[in-house]
Amino acid sequence: MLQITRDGEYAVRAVLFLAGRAEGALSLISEISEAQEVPKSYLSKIMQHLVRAGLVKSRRGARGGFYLARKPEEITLREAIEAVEGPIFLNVCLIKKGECHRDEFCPVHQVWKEAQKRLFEVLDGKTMAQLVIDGESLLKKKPKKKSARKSPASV
Amino acid sequence: MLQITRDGEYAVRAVLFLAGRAEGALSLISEISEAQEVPKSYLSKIMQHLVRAGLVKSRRGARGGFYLARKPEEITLREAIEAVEGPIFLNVCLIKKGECHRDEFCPVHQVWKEAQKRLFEVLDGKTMAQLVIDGESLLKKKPKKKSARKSPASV
DNA sequence: ACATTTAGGATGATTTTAGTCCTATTTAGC
DNA sequence: GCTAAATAGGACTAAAATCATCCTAAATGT
Repeated sequence: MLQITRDGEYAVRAVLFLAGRAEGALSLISEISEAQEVPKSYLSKIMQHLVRAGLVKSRRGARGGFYLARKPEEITLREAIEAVEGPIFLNVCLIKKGECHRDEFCPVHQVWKEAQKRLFEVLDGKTMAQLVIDGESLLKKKPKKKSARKSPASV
Repeated sequence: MLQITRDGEYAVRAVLFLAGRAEGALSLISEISEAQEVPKSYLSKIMQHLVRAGLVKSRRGARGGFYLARKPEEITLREAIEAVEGPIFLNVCLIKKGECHRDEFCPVHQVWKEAQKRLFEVLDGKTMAQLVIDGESLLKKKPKKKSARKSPASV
């Protein structure tokens, strides 16, 4: 359907949450679940994928939890998504050469290639570190609704 | 899965086929099906969608068939896809304001917005007319495999 | 030992995907 | 008016994906 799944969305939320914690700090499934509004049992599966993909590390047992395997500056949005969804291909013809035998004479193939490249430019261009910063300024700018724009002077 | 469906792919193929015919010329399901390698009975459904979406017109009965409702210059790749797949939204948060209540403080939302914009730039930027031209030059350039490059001089 | 946490597998409801098939309707031509 | 040729449209289906839930096992700090 040309739309990321809940898996991808939830993975991004989880990684972003961890990126917002202090380096190496442990977060619980229940914490992440609540903060990011992801069903706890579902998130459990997502976290497993993220661990296996090498983006997140875990510690079992009491005082266990999850933390990022790498620095937030070194994890892109695309990586977080692909960690759980697998590699992105906008069309099957992009999976690998020969996957679609029409490649050689199909003019649409090149367009998909370009489209995917552009998409990746955006997704690769955002690191978790940047997203944390973006998130912080969003919170500052919009504490409620319709804030006065430019020099409040609200007195 | 962040991938267009067969519906979308087949729709593009069908519209592209019609765009390659003379203006107003009628094409049969069986012709399009064979040329574009789409199962005939499946294509039948696709064509219905394209007609209802207003991209293609049809004539029933003997000597009937399909033809483009508009000039190939006026049909974009995106239109062909959305005619059968419905509007594209890379993430549910882009469907409409309020669809995802995290919008206001979610830093990822803006990235999806940008990614979708870039994708649309590519998909909107290609008309069926252009694709027909692209297809023609692909056929000229690669008649077989590994053609000699630059000034054939093959005598 | 025990409480706390993640790991991993089994299960399931619902929707989507990718078709097929049959009948109805329309139309051209004889 | 009959008939052959086409599309229109609905019903049906198998398989896979989506979006979860639940239970047990294993690990670990106190």
